[in-house]
Amino acid sequence: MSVVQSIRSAAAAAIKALYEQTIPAKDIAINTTKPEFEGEYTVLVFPFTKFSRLKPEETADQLGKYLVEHNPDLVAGYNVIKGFLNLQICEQYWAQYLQQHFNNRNIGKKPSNGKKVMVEYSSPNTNKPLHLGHLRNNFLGYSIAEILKANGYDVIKANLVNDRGIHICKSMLAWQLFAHGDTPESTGIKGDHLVGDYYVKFETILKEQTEPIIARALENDFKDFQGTDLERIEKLVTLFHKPEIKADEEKHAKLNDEIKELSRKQTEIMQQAQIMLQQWEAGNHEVRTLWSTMNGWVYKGFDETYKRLGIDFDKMYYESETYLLGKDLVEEGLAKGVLFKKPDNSIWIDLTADGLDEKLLLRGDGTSVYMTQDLGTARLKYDDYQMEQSIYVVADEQNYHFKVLQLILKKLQEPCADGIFHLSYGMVELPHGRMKSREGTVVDADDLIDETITAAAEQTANSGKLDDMPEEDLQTLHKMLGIGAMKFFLLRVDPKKRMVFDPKESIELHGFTSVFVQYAHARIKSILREVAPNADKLEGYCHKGSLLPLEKELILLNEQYDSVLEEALKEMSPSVIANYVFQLAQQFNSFYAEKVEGKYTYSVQDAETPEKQKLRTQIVMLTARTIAKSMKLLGIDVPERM
RNA sequence: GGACCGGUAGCUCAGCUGGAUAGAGCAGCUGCCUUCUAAGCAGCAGGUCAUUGGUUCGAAUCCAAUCCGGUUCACCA
Repeated sequence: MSVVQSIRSAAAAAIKALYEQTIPAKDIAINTTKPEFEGEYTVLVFPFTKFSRLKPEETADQLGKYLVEHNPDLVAGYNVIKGFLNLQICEQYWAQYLQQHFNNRNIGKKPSNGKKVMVEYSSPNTNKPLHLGHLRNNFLGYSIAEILKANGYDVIKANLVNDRGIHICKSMLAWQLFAHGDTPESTGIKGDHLVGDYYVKFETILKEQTEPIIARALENDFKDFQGTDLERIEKLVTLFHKPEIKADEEKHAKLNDEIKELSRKQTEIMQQAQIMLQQWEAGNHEVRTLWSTMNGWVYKGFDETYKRLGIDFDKMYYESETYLLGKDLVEEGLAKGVLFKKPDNSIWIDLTADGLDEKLLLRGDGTSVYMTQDLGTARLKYDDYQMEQSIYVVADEQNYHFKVLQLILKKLQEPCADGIFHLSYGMVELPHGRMKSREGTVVDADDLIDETITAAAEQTANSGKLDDMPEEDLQTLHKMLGIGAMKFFLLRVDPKKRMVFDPKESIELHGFTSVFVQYAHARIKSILREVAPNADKLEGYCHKGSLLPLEKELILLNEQYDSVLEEALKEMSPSVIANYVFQLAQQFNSFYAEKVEGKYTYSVQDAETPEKQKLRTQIVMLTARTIAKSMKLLGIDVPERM
């Protein structure tokens, strides 16, 4: 039981004894005591005044007295300021906690709760290399999986690869037309980048071919359009030229987009891509072969990137294998009367009663849409693992989609429905706005990794502390620091929030960064190397004397690790861990550096007594463990030296 | 227009199950390396917590309205 829990239950018992009132222990509000007051934890007594019928000060005083008398192992003393009851926790309590945990390898780890959870994350398209946005997703997914594991869950990390569809055909077609048989081997270009280059090539050609079509359409020359597209473009252009529409900037821009989109459809290259997609669906041998070859290049590239990032998966799903799923569910839903058919044979669900819209699930021609396959895949995952919870790490632009997905599954009475959880995260923006591929502002993941590692290498060389380190170890260290910096930078912000990614700041290695935390860890290890020879019999040692302020503070912070771990799970937010571990490192650095008249207050090596040395050795060992554990939850390793 | 999310220091973010004088980092300014790692420490300065009203002993935190920004409401994925 944590200190806070102990205080809560002691306070609940006290209130029962004093005022004959039963309050659930968890409802008692406890804060850490502000540094300017004496004590470690503070009970807010305002809520109790209604049954004590006393002033807040008097209530606090009664409660404090009772707690000290009845909990001699926990509460050593108290002071009252207004309705705040500041408690001083027994120094023995901290010393015992320290003795029990300083060498605990599994600190904070909860025993298995037998519950299975799937975390789906990463889920890339195979037409382009990974970019900054994917990094936030990957780091989040990995970290959440670690946090779940530490809280006792059995976790399946899944990756649903979007390996088919029109966007893949675009890369394939452009490669066919322009690559002259180039391969990653022949060009030396990483597979995912090579394929991405042809996607870009496709878009360039598409733009060239689209422009004259738009220009003609705006001059009322519609020879590029046929059938229903012809009808639509005529309407759109007529509207587009109306003065009242021109005046409404937003509407005008929207119309402009629609005209552009419709024009893109008419280009030769887009139509070729569409044909290729049909051929792929029909199982055309040549197309399928090209598809597997190019996807193979991409996977090899992705694997390399995943490996550098230290990210892995237990289960791969491929959309090419799941995109036809979901039709059975739709048929069943139709039979149950949950879904309905429109005159054109398309199948829908009506969610208007739930404040949403009607949603299409099968087109009139019987082909499925995104939602259909997600329904089917949800069932497939559940059939595979029967997990209690299925977490989707997906950007917040799909909030509506997941709301609808869960609702439909509920209406279809699928057993997986209740466990669906959309871990929605905000977009990563650059200081000047969103990344836009058309403006070439997309930050490539591989480039970014290289840059941060290089920055770490430069910094290490500048410090000159590790000139004796073998080259191989240095490279491991640079990677640890560089990748850690990226992960920390992207995880330290609450996932729900949009965040600004400043490339300059991301390679910054001072302040609220992983490097700061890693440095604190390396310092501790350095201390431990020095004192190791005379650090015997630590296991049985429980400090008896009094504790200096920062000794106590550090133990206290370490003790909070458990509840921080629970909090991170509850909030589904690694940022809770990042903030905590930074605070812990900060606290350690103060402990490390405090100096009075040229002498370190908390020196371990030159401690004033052998007892103090043992105590401080235990404290720094515990701190190093907590730092390492916390960072591990973020997917970040910590060095012995740096 | 409907729905959802956000607005806290010059910048990036904590704090939000209501509680003490709203905190970090960066940037700016002062000090501190003969000492267990200065990738550090100590300090200064910086705030109408978007606005207005309400609930309360007490509001950055809860409620309502307004303003600003974002996302979404596709037979795209």
